[in-house]
Amino acid sequence: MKYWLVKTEPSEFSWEDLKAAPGQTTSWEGVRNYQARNFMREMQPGDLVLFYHSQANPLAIMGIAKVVRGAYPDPTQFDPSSHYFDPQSTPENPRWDTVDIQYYREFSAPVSLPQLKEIPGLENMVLLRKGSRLSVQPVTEREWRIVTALRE
DNA sequence: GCCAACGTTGGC
DNA sequence: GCCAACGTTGGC
Repeated sequence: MKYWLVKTEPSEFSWEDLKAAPGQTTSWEGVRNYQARNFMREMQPGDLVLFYHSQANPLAIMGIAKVVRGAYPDPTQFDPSSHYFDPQSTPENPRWDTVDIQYYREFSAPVSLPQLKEIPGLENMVLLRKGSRLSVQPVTEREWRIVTALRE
């Protein structure tokens, strides 16, 4: 069992959208970065995921989601009408994967980026590293405990 | 809107 | 295989 963090712009897909989705579950489509894809390939059902809003107010971890289906080919890569279409990808040799995540737990309040920066023990969190843009990233067990202890 | 950091592309 | 140019991300 591993821990992760995913970023999303709430104007694209928000924490509220996840809660309102059928089965409170969504396919995490549209990841087009190899490092992020490789992390998704490591995800297993049951893994837990911090859900972070970027380009937002507040910039914050909104709650916890759970992986309910491990990596499988992202269908949007084959769809010419999709923003995420990749002409170099074929069903025989897909480049991009997605996973399904489900709403798991609400925080009593979002944990904001400025707060996170002040918490001892999170200095090395991928999210907080200068220039870090990775949209799917691992969270250590220690980091997980520190973050969730703030709100549960 | 700005811009630093990062990732990708493509000419050589 | 290098690296300049370009595109994207994301905090501020």
